[in-house]
Amino acid sequence: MSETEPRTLNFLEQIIEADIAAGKHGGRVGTRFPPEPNGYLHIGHAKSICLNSGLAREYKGTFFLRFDDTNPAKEETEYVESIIDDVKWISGDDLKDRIFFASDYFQQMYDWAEELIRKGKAYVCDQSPEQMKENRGTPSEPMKPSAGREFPPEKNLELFRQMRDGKFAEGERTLRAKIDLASPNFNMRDPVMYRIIKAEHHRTGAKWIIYPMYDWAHGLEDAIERITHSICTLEFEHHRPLYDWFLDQIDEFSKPGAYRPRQYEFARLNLTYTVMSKRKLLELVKGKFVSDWSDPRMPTICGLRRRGYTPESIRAFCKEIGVARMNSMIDVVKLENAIREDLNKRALRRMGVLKPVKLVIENYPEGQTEMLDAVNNPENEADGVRQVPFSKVLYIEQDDFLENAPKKYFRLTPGQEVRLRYAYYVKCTGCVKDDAGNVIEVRGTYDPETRGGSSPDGRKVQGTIHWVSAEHAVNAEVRLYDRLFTKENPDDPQDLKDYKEYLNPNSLEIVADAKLEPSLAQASPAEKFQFERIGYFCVDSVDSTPEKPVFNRTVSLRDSWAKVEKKG
RNA sequence: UACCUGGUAGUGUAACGGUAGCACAAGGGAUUUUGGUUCCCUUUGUCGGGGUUCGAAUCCCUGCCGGGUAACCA
Repeated sequence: MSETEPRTLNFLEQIIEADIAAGKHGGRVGTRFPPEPNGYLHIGHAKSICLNSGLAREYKGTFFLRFDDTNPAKEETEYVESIIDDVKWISGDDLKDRIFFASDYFQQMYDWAEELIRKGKAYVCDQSPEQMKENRGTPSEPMKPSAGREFPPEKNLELFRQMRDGKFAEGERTLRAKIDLASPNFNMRDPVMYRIIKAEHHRTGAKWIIYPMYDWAHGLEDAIERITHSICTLEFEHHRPLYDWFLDQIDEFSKPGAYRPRQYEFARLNLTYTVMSKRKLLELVKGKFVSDWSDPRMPTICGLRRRGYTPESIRAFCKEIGVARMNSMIDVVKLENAIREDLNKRALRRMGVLKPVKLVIENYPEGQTEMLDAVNNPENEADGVRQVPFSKVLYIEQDDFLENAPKKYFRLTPGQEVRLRYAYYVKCTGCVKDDAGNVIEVRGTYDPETRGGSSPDGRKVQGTIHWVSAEHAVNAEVRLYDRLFTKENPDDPQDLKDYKEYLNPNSLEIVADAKLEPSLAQASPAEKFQFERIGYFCVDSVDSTPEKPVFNRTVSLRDSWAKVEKKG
């Protein structure tokens, strides 16, 4: 898009530009991505990462990664490491000096909690979780207050310090905000600010046994980090009044002209044929439906990376789908389109056959080998040319020969001439079958005048097929991935129990005896290839060797044979 | 049920009182040493009903439909 074209702004860009114009925060923009380290990141998180880091980049602001590690019972260092890798990879940001932890602010948050208690805005409650639930009330009935609500601040302060010092058991006491017992927004009915958790925290160890709740912590974290636009998903909409209320109670953030972050919500990403809930993804791993979190069929960021997605394609996808407050379901083909478009420009083309059958060139000299030039990438001349060996016995795709072909079948069938890409024109003379009637060898003759793939007399062929010299071929394992689910919306809450029914049993097909061009033996994990007419592949670094490389399929091209069938 | 929120082609997303546009999908055609790519063309839309206005996707009222929330999770 050129600078002169009218640029359409999404609603967040409009808000930010209005804030900059009004001189809020001195025109500065600060965003953050605040995951809890309790699982692996998936494509849904990628939307948030792209949004937050993209806005910071667009308005020359700052982007932070902040771990919202306020619940030690659920969090682990393993997740911290994977999240840092994934955020760096997706955002293309080195995150240097911009990784923070909510746990680093525990003392500051504690001090502010005492401030609220002293002001009579918070109190220690002695109700059990069950009692609290019972007393919560209904939309028409207010909450029943607990005794601590009327205690003097000094007494609550003492009780709170006892909570901190371990005088109570888990669940015995909480610190609650004194707000509104009858609010129609249940989040405002005296929400819990601190609870007792006697678990080892992955960063602070046993230092704390009281931990702040999300609502109390999040706005403070944003304020400490001078976040200007705190962007979260729609389900936090009802928490916004609380977010503001807490900041209102603290002198530092409520005095006139004080610094204030604001919360804005956007609709989370839903993708067709994709499960996005962490819980269900965990079930897929635990139930061995996939190998692990980075299985290429998983919608996790590490899974997409292993599948062959590029960060550029994911960023392009996120930009394409836009951002709004309307719940939506995005067709997964949109994501596939993004990687196809990216790879089409950069993937190196290579020849390979997945299901090989021999093609013998009857009139080609026995024992002769010649090297032929092949273009690496027709989309980019700078990628140059490589040489591929040609000989009398080749492998071609089984599907590229059909004894009784329908109309519009452009490949090998007796009497028909096709082009072997970058090599010669070959006319099919027949085939050899085994006792069961299976084709075990295709036979043909070549025209020596057509070296390189064009004929001096200008005659045309309709089909161009790929091939590999049998003697020189690399044996490879190729893993073809299909959708994990057959149901359009497996994440639908109704299907919670039985979503396993919708698993696609053919989601992984391993082709063990694929034959590839010799140059692919040295392929590295960072490289992406397109096997002519089959699809885009990347090297799977796990147990891949030069003798037998392992390739993962990224996206398939259109199924050409289905097209012929449909038309014929 | 209560409260909050949203409704623009098949799917997403613009238009912010003034010509309903874009992408993907679908269909057709041209080019092609990948049945890929590229290029061109076409089909399809403002949830319903009222009102305000010269003029409404946009503002108001009302109905309908969708989503969220009612954790000592985030």
